[in-house]
Amino acid sequence: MTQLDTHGARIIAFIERYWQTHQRSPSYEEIGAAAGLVSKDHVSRDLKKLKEQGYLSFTPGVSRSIVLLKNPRSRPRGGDGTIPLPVVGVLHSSEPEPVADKVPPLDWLTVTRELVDDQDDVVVLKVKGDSMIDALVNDGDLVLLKKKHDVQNGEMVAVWHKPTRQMSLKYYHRENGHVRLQPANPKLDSVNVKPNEVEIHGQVLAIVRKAS
Amino acid sequence: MTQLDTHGARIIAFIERYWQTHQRSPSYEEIGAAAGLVSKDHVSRDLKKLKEQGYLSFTPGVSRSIVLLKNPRSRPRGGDGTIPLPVVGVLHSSEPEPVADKVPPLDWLTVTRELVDDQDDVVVLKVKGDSMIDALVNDGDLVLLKKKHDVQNGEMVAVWHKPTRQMSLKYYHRENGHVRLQPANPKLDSVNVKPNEVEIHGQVLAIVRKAS
DNA sequence: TTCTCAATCGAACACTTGTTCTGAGTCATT
DNA sequence: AATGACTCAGAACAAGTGTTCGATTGAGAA
Repeated sequence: MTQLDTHGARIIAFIERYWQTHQRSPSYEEIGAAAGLVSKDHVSRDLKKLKEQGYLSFTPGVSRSIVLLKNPRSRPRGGDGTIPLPVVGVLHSSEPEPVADKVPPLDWLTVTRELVDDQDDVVVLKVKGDSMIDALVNDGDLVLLKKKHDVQNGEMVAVWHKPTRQMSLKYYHRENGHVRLQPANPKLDSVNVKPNEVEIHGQVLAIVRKAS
Repeated sequence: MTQLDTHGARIIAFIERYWQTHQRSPSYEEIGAAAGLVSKDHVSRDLKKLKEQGYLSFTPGVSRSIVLLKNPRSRPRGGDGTIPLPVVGVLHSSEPEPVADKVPPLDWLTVTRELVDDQDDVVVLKVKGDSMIDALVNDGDLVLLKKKHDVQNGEMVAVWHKPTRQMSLKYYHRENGHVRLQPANPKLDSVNVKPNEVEIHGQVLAIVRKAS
């Protein structure tokens, strides 16, 4: 049993997963990162072998042209692909760390591409309690969050305010010298805080409330 | 009829065809050649518009990442367990008739079966204005509504209160002799009304807020 | 041990591909 | 006719991406 078999299996599994999420082929670099191959040359050689063995096909010189052949679960189709997102935890106003990615997901929420654009690091958090109502979010609501720490002005983010030890969802505006946090409820006022008093935990992409 | 419409239709048709043949997105150059656009800049601009209009999605900076979302010519097919719902109008607190089903839909929202069970008479309404904040719903939110006039206790419904001429989203409780309408915001109080003062317009199945 | 071959890495390279800028043309309005 | 908004072409640019090559490592055979 050569080492390639392990690699090949990992590569195919990753391509399948990547297809399901992004509806496109990964690049050689992405494959390498996922399968533990440092060099793109290594990826290239392994892909050639897998192509000869009939597991996949690709067009030389064309980027992101890998298509799985033998694997029945891949869905290389143009339209209606859905994106499974992991429900990784609970969002509570007094919880500092909403994004726990080491634990296995509690659940999965599948959404269409219309709701969440194709991106990595998107997770779902379930809101606990009614303490985040000024974000127009209530107990049981699902927040689709892109994990990142740098945000653009005007984006809605999950922020942890260190002095008050409060997590909240606010529109983020960096203004000269301070950060303005604006509630989703337009009838409430913004608050200004010092930049080093807040930790950005992610960008809010969407909010879903399932009634009943 | 602007020129873009023609271009947009040609571009979408080509991408669809290209996907069927190659199982991948075409490049900007290939799109231009097929749709009669000489410049890649032209293709780029048209694609941005089509993305804003919701016909397709792509990831900036990533080659061949275009994915078609809906077909402009027809009702989306809704394969893979997805359900296309028509966006039929606007929900405003002072509008008596939220559900206008005679007009052609403004748009389509495709959701997964996790969010809304497959059923008839489910439509989408877009919230206009911030007058429905006590339902934790704000301008731009999408309300998935099942059109019906009889509801069970505890369901969230769209109700029209005739005396005040106000539409709102409330939990419905039929109690001895009167109807109790409970806001989604638990910090607000219920109101009691006479049964003949309210018109049930439908049951709220879900609420979706797309950020940014 | 020494040789050989395959696996692997790291880097350089060249092609592919998306983005941006300038200016020309078109059309409607003033 | 002058203006402005818009579409479009052409080219330059920058980033993404596949390909290739030399060097290193490690395992197994001689």
